[in-house]
Amino acid sequence: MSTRADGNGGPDLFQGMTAEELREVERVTSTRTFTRGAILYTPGETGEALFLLREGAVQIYRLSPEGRKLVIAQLLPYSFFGEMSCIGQGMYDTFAEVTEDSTIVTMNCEVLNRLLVSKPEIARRILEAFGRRVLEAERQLEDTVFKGIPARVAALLLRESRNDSVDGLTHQDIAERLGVYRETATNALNELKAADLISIGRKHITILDRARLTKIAGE
Amino acid sequence: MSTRADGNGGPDLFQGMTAEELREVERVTSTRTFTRGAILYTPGETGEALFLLREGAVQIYRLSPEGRKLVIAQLLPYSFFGEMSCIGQGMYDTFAEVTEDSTIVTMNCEVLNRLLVSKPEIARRILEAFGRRVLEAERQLEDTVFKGIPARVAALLLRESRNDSVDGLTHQDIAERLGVYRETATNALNELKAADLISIGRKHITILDRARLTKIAGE
DNA sequence: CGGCTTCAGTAATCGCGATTACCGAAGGTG
DNA sequence: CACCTTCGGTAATCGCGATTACTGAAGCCG
Repeated sequence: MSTRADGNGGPDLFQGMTAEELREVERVTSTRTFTRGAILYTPGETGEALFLLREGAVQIYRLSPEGRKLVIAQLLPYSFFGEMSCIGQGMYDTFAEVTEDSTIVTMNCEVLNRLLVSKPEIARRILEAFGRRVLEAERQLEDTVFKGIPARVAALLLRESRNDSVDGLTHQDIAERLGVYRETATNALNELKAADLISIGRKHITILDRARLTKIAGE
Repeated sequence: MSTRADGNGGPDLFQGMTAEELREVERVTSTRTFTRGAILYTPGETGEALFLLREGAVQIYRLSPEGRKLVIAQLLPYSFFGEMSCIGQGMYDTFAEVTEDSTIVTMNCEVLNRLLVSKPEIARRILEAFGRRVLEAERQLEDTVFKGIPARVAALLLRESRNDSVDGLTHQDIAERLGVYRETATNALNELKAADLISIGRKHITILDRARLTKIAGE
């Protein structure tokens, strides 16, 4: 198992463990690959496991009765998820879908609980990840309640941008991140374009004026 | 409400510890009382501590630029909060306000981190509480995005009801829980009343038809 | 190259909830 | 009791974003 870290996914859960310990971990976990489109848990079936994303991409989302999608989290490698069902909470209406072919390590609750006790450092890292998740959910909630669509789109673009450019996101993707209609997202994007804050290409957006965009995102 | 917790607050963080251990904990924490209206942390000043609510009530909320309030969490005795700043995350725009005279135990980050390592059971309980908080925030987010106000009011009433009655909540309180205008909350309540689902008295609401109210809350 | 599918642009309607502006009732306090 | 503050009721306007309905452009695949 490799070790590495990045801002978004957080540090590798097992970073810093000895080779001996890693072997032990490997004995009690299983590593599987999933192809784009696979669904890891759906409402009702509590996936009784912790998933650790090694490679690929996974989306956590919920669906409205009418089928509108709201993406709660877009996971990058080295994130883990599905923890709640191990820790007493069900996942309710939450889906986890593989959006890019992925390699995922799974472990069952018993193993996880044992790890939590024997390796406090792992508990600590999970706690950190949860902290990020709480903050992220609450920020999203606040944005939804207080801000209009253009501001939310602007904030999303800023968060997703690397080097002032946002790649691979369709308008539909953006809409799902915010839980709105695709048309609504397109409108907001065009509004930002009209103000010369961004330029739009197919599946590609460039941020032209980060400062003003940030201001708009603020409220 | 001094002894214990209902589903909301979770078990006492220190439950099950020996007298010896409790004495140790007491040495490194401080217990203070706060009066209604006190603010425990505000944007900017990262409260570098874990708070444990012993008695009273605390509200976690955010404010919009225009001053509209959105209550993220309403804490009951034996909840703890403020954890993120100890675990790497700032609290950003979040306020914690004492809404009833309270007794609160505080501990600093260093102490908490030591506890997390030496007492895995405590880490586990914090993790559980975080799980609840994530779920709660995500549920609130989903409701906000997918449901109309009457459904959200109905859901709130069901969650807050004890024995089919909801006490001590003003329309303003309800509005703040949802992040909407007081007038909007009043309207929704009157709509529910008109459908004979609830009856309304000053600071008191009675659920008349739990089944149908649940149905409404569903979407 | 022709057809299909995914993406994006646009427009029109409609309803909900924000926002403003009051009034009236209930309790509390001196 | 008189005053005042908190609570709750109502109504009118307005704008945003949902929802429906198409059109057109860009890649993809055979």
